Amino acid sequence: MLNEIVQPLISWYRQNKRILPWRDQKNAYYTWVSEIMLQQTRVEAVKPYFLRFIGELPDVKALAECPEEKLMKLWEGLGYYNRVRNMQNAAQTVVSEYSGILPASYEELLALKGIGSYTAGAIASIAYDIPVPAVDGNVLRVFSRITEDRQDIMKQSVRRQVEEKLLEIMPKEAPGDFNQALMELGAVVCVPNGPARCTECPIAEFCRAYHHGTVDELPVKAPKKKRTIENRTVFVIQDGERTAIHKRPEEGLLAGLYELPNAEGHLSMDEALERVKEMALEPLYIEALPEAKHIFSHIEWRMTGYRIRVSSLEERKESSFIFTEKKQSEKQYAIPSAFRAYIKYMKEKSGK
DNA sequence: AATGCGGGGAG
DNA sequence: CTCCCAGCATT
Repeated sequence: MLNEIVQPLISWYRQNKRILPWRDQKNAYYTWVSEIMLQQTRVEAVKPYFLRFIGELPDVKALAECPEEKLMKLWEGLGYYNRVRNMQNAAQTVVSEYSGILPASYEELLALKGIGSYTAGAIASIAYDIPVPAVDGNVLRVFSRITEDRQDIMKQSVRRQVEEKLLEIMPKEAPGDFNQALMELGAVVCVPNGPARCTECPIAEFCRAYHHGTVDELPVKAPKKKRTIENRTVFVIQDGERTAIHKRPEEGLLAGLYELPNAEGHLSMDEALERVKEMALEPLYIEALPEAKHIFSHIEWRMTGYRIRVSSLEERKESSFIFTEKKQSEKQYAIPSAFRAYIKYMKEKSGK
């Protein structure tokens, strides 16, 4: 029976769990922040962000009151930026509706922005010892192998089935350890890339795929659709030691972050000069920059670039550009990794 | 049910 | 290169 995996998993987890910053003490806010950061993101990537984030924003109230630009700087490079906007929205709800304390209730957690069934289950079980499952990609993979289930794990219906099965066997005394054990097993033993380490698995004897030699055939996932390729031209527009940046729209890709000015397509040098003139700027000098590529989950940017020196103008109030120097930009403006190859042409202040 | 939304590590 | 990660919101 499935319930036979519970105690072996909890024992294994307590012996083998990794030391992680958010496991140091029981704090619902810390659990929340870590779980949002960990959505679609590896543990190793989250570690440095987590400590800096809770250092700057130590509690729900601080998060609720944090200015937008600072919030985005704290998330810069983590990706999926709506995660942190939603989390702040939820923090404001928690302050106004729950006196700043995250509710100890699966349903009330689920109702908060950015908290879905996985995250609600994780916070409820880990921070509040509520016996509800937390089914993420790791758990789906582990579960599909244990039960040798060949249904497509990407389907919502399958995830709901797994949640129901796990709810039946949730231990009352250590639901958080049990949920984390399933995820930890998926992360270090029943791994997604490369061969599963079944000889190290504490529940191999209960695993149908292991017994039948089908571990490497599971889980089954529908093929994903391929990325679309977009050509873009990035402008490094410089006025003395300052470079132009621009705030992106509040919705869509990289919403609300800052970028180097850029245009669709691969522009020739003459076309690039035309565009710069259309921006009400006066180009003095232009130089081609190397090509670069950035891959998003669903889009691939193939970029070319130009460095363009422009003359100083007195009146730029109509412009949507911000002319900034490198150090200042690094301190104040969140610019996503997609522009990394061209950000390096921004200038340091001379002198020092 | 399908799609948009980032970035990086591993094989 | 491909895969996929402690997913969620929107349509």
